[in-house]
Amino acid sequence: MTAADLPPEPPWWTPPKNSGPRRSLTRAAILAAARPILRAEGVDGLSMRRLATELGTGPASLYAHVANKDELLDLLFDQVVGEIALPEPDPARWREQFTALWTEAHETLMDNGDIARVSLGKVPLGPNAMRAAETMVVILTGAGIPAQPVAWALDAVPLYVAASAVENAIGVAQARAGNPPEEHYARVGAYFATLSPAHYPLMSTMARELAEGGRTERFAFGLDLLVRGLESHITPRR
Amino acid sequence: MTAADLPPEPPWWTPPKNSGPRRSLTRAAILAAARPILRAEGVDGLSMRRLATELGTGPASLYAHVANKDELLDLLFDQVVGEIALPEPDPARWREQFTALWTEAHETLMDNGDIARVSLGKVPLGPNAMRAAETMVVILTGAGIPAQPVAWALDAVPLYVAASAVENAIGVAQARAGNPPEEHYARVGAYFATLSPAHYPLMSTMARELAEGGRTERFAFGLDLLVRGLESHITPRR
DNA sequence: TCGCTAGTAGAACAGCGTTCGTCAACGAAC
DNA sequence: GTTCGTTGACGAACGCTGTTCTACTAGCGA
Repeated sequence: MTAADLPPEPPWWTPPKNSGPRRSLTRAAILAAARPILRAEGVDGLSMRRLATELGTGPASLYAHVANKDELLDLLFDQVVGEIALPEPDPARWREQFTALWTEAHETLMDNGDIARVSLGKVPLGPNAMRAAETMVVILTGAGIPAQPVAWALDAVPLYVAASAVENAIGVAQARAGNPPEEHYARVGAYFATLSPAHYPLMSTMARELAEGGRTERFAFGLDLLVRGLESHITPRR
Repeated sequence: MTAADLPPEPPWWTPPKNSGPRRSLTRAAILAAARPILRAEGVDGLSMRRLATELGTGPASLYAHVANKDELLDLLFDQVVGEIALPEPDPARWREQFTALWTEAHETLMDNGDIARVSLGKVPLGPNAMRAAETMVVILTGAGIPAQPVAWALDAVPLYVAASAVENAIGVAQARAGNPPEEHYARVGAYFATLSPAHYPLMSTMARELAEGGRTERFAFGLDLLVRGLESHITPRR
């Protein structure tokens, strides 16, 4: 895939001046090369230079295929979103389907570094994001939720999911960088336990509850809050 | 406050070698100088060089008072959080107080660029953030919500508020950069209206609802979802 | 009065996103 | 079959970033 994979030439040949055969650098190849870097190093670790090096070329070459890094991240985000499995909406199981959809979205995003943070800066309008949005709208509408709450939930829910994915991705990155992995919450809880009850009378009694649960449970709790809130918007179909 | 405010010296004087009188650069002065830059340019616009220039010195001088930019942002975040007015908890009005607290938090954060994004990367443990957390815990506990949901809500709610503040701050920054201000949602809505009903049968019928409401209403809706969810966790006091 | 410490700051390092200008290769046209 | 124009590739450079090294100096305690 990269230039290094081309068949080697006899070492006595004069190397083809300055450029080899016209390499066919494509947008798809750029995205494919970007994905592992994104997973391993996150958005900040994915630099144009690093990516170009991986492709055996210079950073300037990328700009023939991608307007800038922002656009590259947009493309990557939509590609990742495209890997979220979407259910066939079944009104009877809206709660389960809704929860499963966003739980998988959360996992897929977290699996790709902190890519979710590009969606905090702009409404994602890529084709895959749109497909996911339509699915969510169908599920909630089928559940009997009026159009306006559904429309606004299209803002609030992905916002929460993306924010949680970003937060957790940063935690995962720090874990990979040597810091303890899931003990993070435990340490924070221990810190809370040392709090002077004079300053924090109630919170200092809650050290156990504050340390309870990992990323998955905490995300599930927040998502469940939103589901319960949405449930309360259900009105009888007319 | 800055070096530029010192009384001018006669131009024929040899400037005091290389360093003027020992300026008393303090952490407080650094934070004070950082705030306007943060408001105007956001976290990315607040560079160590820019800040040092504002203080009439070089970037290296800042590192005697602040470990690095991350710590500086932590300090700024907690300072901003300290400006959120905290209510005297009154169990009878928990819903109103909870909503008011986080609405004001949202506004205060948005008023200071995208500072909220530092809280997406780490649990804020500054003194002011802790005070705010304790207040929220008291309010929710007083409402009759068990300790575990309260503890986890301490994760979910600030996460949503911060994410919304970041998203809106980016929008505000783009608005300041020439792009239309609140018409953003309208444009997105118009785009949605052009969607082929073949691809998005339901969403294409919701252009009006999708365009309805500004940042404030949308945030309020999401916060209300969380409140309704929390409400459903209330159990009778024993 | 001396010597030490702690704050100041210029210069530099390695990295970033992006742009400029050159150059070679291909498809089309004559 | 040869030439021309277009287009992708890409080395070099620009201006920026956070941070560190190092020299220096001013003030304070002894």
